[in-house]
Amino acid sequence: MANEKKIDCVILGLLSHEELTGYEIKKRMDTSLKYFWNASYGSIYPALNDLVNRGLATRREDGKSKRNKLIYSITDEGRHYLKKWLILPVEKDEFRCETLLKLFFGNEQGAEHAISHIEAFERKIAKELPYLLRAEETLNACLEEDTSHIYYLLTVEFGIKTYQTYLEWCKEAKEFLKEQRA
Amino acid sequence: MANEKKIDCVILGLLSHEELTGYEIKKRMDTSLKYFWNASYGSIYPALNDLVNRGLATRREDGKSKRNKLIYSITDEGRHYLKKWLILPVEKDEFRCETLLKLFFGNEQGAEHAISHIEAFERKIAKELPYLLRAEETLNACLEEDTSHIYYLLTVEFGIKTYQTYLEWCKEAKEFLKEQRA
DNA sequence: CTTACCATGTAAGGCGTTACATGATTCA
DNA sequence: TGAATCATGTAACGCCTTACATGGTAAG
Repeated sequence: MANEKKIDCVILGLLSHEELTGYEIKKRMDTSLKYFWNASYGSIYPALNDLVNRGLATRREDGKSKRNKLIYSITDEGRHYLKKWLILPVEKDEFRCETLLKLFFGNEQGAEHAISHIEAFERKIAKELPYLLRAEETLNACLEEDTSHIYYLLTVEFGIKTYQTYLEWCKEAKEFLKEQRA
Repeated sequence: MANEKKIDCVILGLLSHEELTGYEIKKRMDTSLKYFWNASYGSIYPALNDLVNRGLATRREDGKSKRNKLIYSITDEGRHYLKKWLILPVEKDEFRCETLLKLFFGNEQGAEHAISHIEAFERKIAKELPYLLRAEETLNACLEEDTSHIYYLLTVEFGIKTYQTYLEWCKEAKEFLKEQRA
């Protein structure tokens, strides 16, 4: 125990409230989970295979679809495994920011380059924030009917707040560097 | 080109303004860079060896010390390599938050467990924030003499702002979940 | 004298991405 | 009919951590 691989847990988590194909799982990662988690096909498909072998999920072919879709469902053991992992304390939260790394060594190349990196970061965040704001709206709207989305909403709120803070910092950092330069 | 390993760049960055031992490099990672980067001895020492082999750094024994210290310095080629990397656009900033992941699947175990995870996160952040605030003070104090620390200061400001935002979110998220529960 | 810290390193193995390989279906 | 998207998978490889192995020194 306690060796729960994260990829297994994410997949089981997603399967815990709906059946999904590997492709759909990847899509969830690239949208709902994007702001705090990610995974590639190269880790998803082998993990799915492994989950089935261990009896934590089952696989079946989709009869309705003309594509050769494989639909995965969580088993009771899978749900048990997930629940056990969920109450375990968090092991590690990671933040690896290359932008800050380059900024940290900014002396070597000077303010102009540092400002460029900050602006690129700013653009990236500014581009993603609207998606989070729209998700917030959608979730708030459907919350009365379905309270199961409150946890999703909380992660979205986290994303919005931190992204807004990032943008504030970008503004201030740029101003600071421009002052220094003058 | 463009295959610059991050570990090499961080080390060269640190060596770019002072000579350091592998041990000291690790210490820098665990203090100044901690909030946005990390590395273990298992990657630092082999990387140092590699940098020397490629002529990007030099190694010498410390005569003064009784310990068998190996002091590393950056070479001109090393500085050139670093500078080239610094102006390249940032490839990827990563945020992998297990806390948010567990929260996202909070439905499975309910509000109590979700609150526990938020509180653990809150404690961790609240414990680290004071170090950042002290670093901010120190840096502001020495900034008039030595302007080279402005970039360091900017990363500290980033840390402070985001950490404060995290704490705000924790408070709100907890309140929200407690309301829901009632 | 013993604990904490300084100091260097290796080996095994885990985890994950990238690139490749393949092909169906939908929509304009 | 061509592009975008749906859909599944593998192989190679890279990067990194963990655990192990070793020993010196400083301070109480």
